[in-house]
Amino acid sequence: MRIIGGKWTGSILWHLKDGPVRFNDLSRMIGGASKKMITERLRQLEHQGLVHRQVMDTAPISVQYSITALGTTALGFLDELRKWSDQLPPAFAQTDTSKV
Amino acid sequence: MRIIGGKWTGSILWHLKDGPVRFNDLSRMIGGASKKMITERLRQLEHQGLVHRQVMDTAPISVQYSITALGTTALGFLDELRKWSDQLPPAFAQTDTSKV
DNA sequence: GCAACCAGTATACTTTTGGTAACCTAGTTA
DNA sequence: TAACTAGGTTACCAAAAGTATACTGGTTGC
Repeated sequence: MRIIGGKWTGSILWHLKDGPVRFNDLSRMIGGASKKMITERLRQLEHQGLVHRQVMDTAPISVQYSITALGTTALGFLDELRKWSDQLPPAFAQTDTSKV
Repeated sequence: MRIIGGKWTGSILWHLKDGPVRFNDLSRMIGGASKKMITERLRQLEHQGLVHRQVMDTAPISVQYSITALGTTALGFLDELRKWSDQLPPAFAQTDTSKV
């Protein structure tokens, strides 16, 4: 839970799934999460080996984040969880999926 | 995450898996969780249909909690998650598994 | 009558998590 | 030289989650 249960963890992994993304792009893609949150989650995910961080020595220095094999399995997991939660009784219908 | 991410959710479902358990028994089985938490989680799980609550009109009133089919699928899920987390790099070895 | 057990509630508190806003450094374009 | 971009950091704040402890009201057995 601590690994994949963070508020923006799912979004981050999701946006990385199709290839590396730079920090600010990711930040824009997600929108609603502050840079601080993105940084925190990325650091955590990097530390856990779900995400890889690579500094590119381009002119204005840029940092690429990519999902690792382990991260992909985690994403699959989150997807299963989402599917599972979809078949829950309507009494538990969710209007806010940000935490899922 | 909101459904199964509560701190004691896993323990509760786990202890219910072999048949109905009464409130205080459950509380003792888990140990470390306050009655307030047990109550909160049980109410939430009941509301979500993972757990069934039945008041028995025995002499000293007793209440039985049992896991539903849906609850069993959730438990399977948590178990897969646990197995997955076991194969994470040792850098992420956890000394405290209470939240997992 | 009194303690002990049942299934909780209530109250107060601490910890953890998430969030805002402002700022920083270094390079870059106008 | 002012403003902008990238990739953050710092300080501070609010809300959610969890902990600790005490209390209720009914029931039984001693």
